[in-house]
Amino acid sequence: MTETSSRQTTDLPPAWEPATVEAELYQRWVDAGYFGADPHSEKPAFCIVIPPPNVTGSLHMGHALEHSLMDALTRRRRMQGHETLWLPGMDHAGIATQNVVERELAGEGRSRHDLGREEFVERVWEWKAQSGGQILNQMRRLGDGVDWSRERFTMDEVLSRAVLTIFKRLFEDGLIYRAERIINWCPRCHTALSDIEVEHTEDEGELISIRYGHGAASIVVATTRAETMLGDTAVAVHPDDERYQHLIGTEVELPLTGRMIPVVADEHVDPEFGTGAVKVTPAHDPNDFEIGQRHQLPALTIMDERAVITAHGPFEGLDRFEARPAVVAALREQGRIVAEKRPYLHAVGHCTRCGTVVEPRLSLQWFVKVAPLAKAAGDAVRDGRTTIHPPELAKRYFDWVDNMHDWCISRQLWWGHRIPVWYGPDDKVVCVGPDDEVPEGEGWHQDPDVLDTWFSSALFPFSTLGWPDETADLARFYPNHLLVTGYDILFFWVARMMMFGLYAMDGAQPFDHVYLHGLVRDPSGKKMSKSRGNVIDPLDWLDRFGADATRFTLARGANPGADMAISEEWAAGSRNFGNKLWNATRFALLQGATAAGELPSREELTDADRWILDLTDAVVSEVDRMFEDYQFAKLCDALYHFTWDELCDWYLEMAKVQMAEGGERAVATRAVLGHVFDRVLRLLHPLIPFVTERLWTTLTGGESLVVAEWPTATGQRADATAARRIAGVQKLVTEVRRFRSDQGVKPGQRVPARLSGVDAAGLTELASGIASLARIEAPGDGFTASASFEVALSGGTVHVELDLSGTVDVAAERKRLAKDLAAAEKELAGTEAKLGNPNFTDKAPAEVVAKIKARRDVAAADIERSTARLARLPKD
RNA sequence: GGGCGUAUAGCUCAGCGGAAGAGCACUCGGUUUACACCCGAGCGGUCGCAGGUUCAAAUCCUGCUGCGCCCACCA
Repeated sequence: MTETSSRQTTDLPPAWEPATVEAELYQRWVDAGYFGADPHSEKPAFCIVIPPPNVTGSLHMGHALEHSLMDALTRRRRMQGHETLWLPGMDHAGIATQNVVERELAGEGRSRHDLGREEFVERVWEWKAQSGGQILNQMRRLGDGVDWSRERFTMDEVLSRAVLTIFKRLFEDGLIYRAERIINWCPRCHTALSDIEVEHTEDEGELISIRYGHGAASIVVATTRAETMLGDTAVAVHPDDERYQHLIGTEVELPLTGRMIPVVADEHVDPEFGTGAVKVTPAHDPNDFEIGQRHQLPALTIMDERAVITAHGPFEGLDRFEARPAVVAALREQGRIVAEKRPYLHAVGHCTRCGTVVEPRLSLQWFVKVAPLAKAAGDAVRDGRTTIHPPELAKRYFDWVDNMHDWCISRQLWWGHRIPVWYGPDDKVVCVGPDDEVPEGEGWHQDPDVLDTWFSSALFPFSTLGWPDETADLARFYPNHLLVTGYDILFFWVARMMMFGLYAMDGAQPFDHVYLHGLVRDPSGKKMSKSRGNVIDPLDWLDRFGADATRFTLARGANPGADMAISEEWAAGSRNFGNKLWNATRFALLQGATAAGELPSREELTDADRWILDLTDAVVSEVDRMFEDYQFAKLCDALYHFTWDELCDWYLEMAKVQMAEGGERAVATRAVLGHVFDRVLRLLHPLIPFVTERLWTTLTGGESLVVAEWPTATGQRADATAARRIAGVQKLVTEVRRFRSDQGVKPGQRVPARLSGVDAAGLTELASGIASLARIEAPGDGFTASASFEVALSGGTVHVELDLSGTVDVAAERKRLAKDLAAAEKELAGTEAKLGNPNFTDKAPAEVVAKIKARRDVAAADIERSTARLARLPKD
């Protein structure tokens, strides 16, 4: 052992202790400036903008997954020599954050109105400072290689300028308008919601049928929201419905109110459903609103913003859910209830933020006219400017952008970008851009509403780069190369970034690729939620298993677009893997491995050396390819399998034998070990940056893996003979171990053995390795073979004789042979049946037929061997 | 009501036309000086059900059943 290696390895404790090292390594990377992007460099650019986490709390496992993948992709590109920018940021998350702070206030027995708008907003900023700090800290813990100098927040001054700029541009292009419409209203949040902020669930209700009017001039309608009848201004029937021809154009009496309302004919009514007659409440139902428009019906608002009845009469002041049974009771008293159907399951909309049942409400709101924007957003994916991975999810995207309704963007909240429109005397309306003068004077006031939070996040791919200014960053890093996000916000965010990006950047797409990951679920595949109590906190894993283990676990579960179930066992497994890598590299260092020198020529290497080098090469290209396809789960498995099974369980054991030979052999082995570990550490670095960094800098003396070169395959032709021989060694060793295990030979006990036919298999030079791995030793003078068997290899058959000192377990051996025999007989029967079928031999490709023939021959030989061995066994 | 996806070992999932795989769990055996966060050996599946296409089907097609997700203004 050289002096250098012993000095190096004393640095490494016998187990990987993430907690003590991660923070220090991360700080070193930041200090070295590795994560900073230079827009003026000559390198090819790679830019990925973070899906900004909401400042509502701390990061959850979904974020940890997203960040692990983004960091892995970015680190690989950086190692490949790209100018990488991973831009961090956070989202003000309007309604969500306002709700959090309002809840906090409620705990103090206060509401936002007690504070007033200015003070409340101030309070939210305080919350943001605290929550944002937590998030940034978690990102450091995870090892996110983000450019901290470019950190952004959706309500930063620069990003707010972008909001004003695009609002004004859309306004002037007629793509933003204000209109009185039926919108989704949350009576708890007291704000309008866009369509996608409403979640429909199948709820239990009651469908009641009510008779309007009297006698021949009566008609029966059905409803699940009885209280809305107070605002009815018509009954509608289908124009061709013969049952109601006599009523069209007449009026019927609306119960409880005494108002006379017309019966109108409208195509929208389905004569097949219910009675074929519909009550029309233009102010409280979107369909009815449209019917009202077509027939110039008045819209009667009967509820306030809390969904409390305002219609004069006995129900005034009742909440909608109190009014409903009250109205039904009153109708029943008057004999107006014709039928009741309960339970009646129907889809009910809920506020995605608080779960309250949404109330359709007629109000004056701002909208984005999406048709032209959505068309462009669809086309960009259709013509391949932007690629969605996995492609199956593109269909969902098209379904949505092709059928999108106008987007209600005004929110009756205080936290967010205030709508930049001023109203003045004589109905004057002025949209104020970032550089415009704010109108002043008597009678001017700004719109009190703020914008939907997704309005500003839709600008993130370019507002973060300085738009609307023509910055160097914008020129260099737009379009972003990749967006990594969950499929659950495909509509909320991705589609809207596409719309606004294409619009603001003159048709240039916001990103070339979109990778959609799945949701992180609990061990049994259920969604994690606070109410279920099955939430796993990433911080807990970071503390107990380390960042590498957390990241590897998440990446290993990430199949494109598919959800994953995670559990502590997985995290522990990943931690074990890190520790395995740690000790394997430590072992290589103990052997004096170094990655500094050149590899010896192929002629000077053993079959084992050539085999592991070829395998390393194969893994390099395999992993590289899978990175290109975002096949994280598969590339993690490939690396796990290579490192643990091939490198540690086989090559390292063979290397021990080679090291024991000393001399040139040991020198060559050190070089091979150094080379292979150098490669595997580089490959693993994007996934598990900390442990690899620590090991690699020790192994190579290099500055940092963060800026080390990404490995590429040598293109050297794989040595098929070496591969075949090592496969032979593996089979032979495994067979001997299996035999020993069956025979109950203690694992540590060396057994005298004689191998014959070895030369035929070309295994002579590997004999000492085989002896070591199979724990056999050269036959001594008193050798008496008490057990023997054959192992069929591709180069021949090896006959193995073992001296078990007369302790052969005949029963165990007979059992094994019987099992082998049964398997071989089944195989023989199957293959012969196949080969006996002329259709198969005629139509199947020659190589397939040859393979089946080979299998049949092997099976036949196995049967022969097993039968002979069985016959040789003593009778008991 | 539309659309999409999925059903493979006890669990979580790969495989998607030519010999059923991985990790974890489980059983047995281990003081094998890199690692017990380990090593070795093993157990475990008529690939949801029923048809069809094919020389050949877990893999393609049809139907059914279960589960999941997305979209939706049938009162």
